[in-house]
Amino acid sequence: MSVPLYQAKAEMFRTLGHPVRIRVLELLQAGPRPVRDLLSEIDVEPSNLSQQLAVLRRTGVVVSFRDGSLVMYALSTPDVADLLAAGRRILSAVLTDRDGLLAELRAHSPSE
Amino acid sequence: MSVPLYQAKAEMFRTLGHPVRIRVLELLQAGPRPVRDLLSEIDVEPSNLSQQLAVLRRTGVVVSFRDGSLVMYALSTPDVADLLAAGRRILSAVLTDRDGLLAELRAHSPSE
DNA sequence: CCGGGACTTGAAGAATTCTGCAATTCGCCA
DNA sequence: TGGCGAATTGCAGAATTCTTCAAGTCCCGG
Repeated sequence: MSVPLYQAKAEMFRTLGHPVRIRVLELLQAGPRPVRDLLSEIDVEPSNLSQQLAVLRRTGVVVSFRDGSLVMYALSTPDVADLLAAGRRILSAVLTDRDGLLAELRAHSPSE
Repeated sequence: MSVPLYQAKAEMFRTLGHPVRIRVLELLQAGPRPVRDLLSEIDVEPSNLSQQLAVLRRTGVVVSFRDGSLVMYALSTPDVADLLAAGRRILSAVLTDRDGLLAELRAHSPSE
C-alpha cells in the first residue's frame, strides 16, 4: 500500500478532528442545511464556521451550493454517517473499558 | 448534546489523523504485534513510532503489554476496524466523485 | 443603482503537533 | 554484575492548525 494513500486516509480523519466540524457533520446527517442554521445551532463566529466548512469542503466530505441568498451545505456521501457511528461505538467501548478498570481498581485492595 | 462530548469525539478522530498512526492500526487489525515488527514495516524512527503509539494509547484505541523483552500492542476494541473501513469507503466515494466530475468536465466544451 | 444581509477570504499571532536527537529505563543473558 | 537490544521519555526547533479581525463578494429588495 502506498505512502500517499496513508496520507490521504490520515487527512480524511484529521478533517473530522475538530469539535465544530464534527458538530456540522452531525447536523448535516439530517439533510442539507443553510449556513445560517448551522450558525444558530453552533456557538461559533461566522468567519470561524466558514473556515471549518472550507476544511470540510476541501476534503470533499461536504458539498455546498447556493439557494437564493443562502448557501446550503450537504454531506457528499451518506457513508459519513457510518464513520460517525463507528466513532461513537469506539468512544463508548473505550469509556466503558476505562470505567470497568476503575471499578475493578476500587473493588480490590491495593496489594492485590 | 454536551460540548465536551464533541471535544471527545474530535479527539478520537484526531488521533487517527496521522499516516503512521493509521498504518499502525491497520497492521494491528491482524492481531497483536510487537513494536519491533511495526518498526520493520513502517519507515519511521523508533522514537517517533513510540511517540505515535503513546498518542494511540492515550486515547485508548490501543493497549500495550510486555511479553518477555518485547512490548506488544493490540487494538483495544475490534470496532476500530469498522472505523477504518468507513474511512476507506468515504475516501473512495470522494475520489470517485472527483474523477466523475473531472471526466464530465473533459467531456463537455468549456462554454457549456 | 444602492443598502444590507449572508458568507467567504486573507492574514497574523497564538496554540498545537511533529520530528529527531540524546539520554534513560527495563529485562534478559553471558 | 556488566553489556545489550528493545522501547520510551525529554526536549527543542520546525511545521501545522486555530482563532479572530478586517475587508471583500454575491445576491435580493427597494
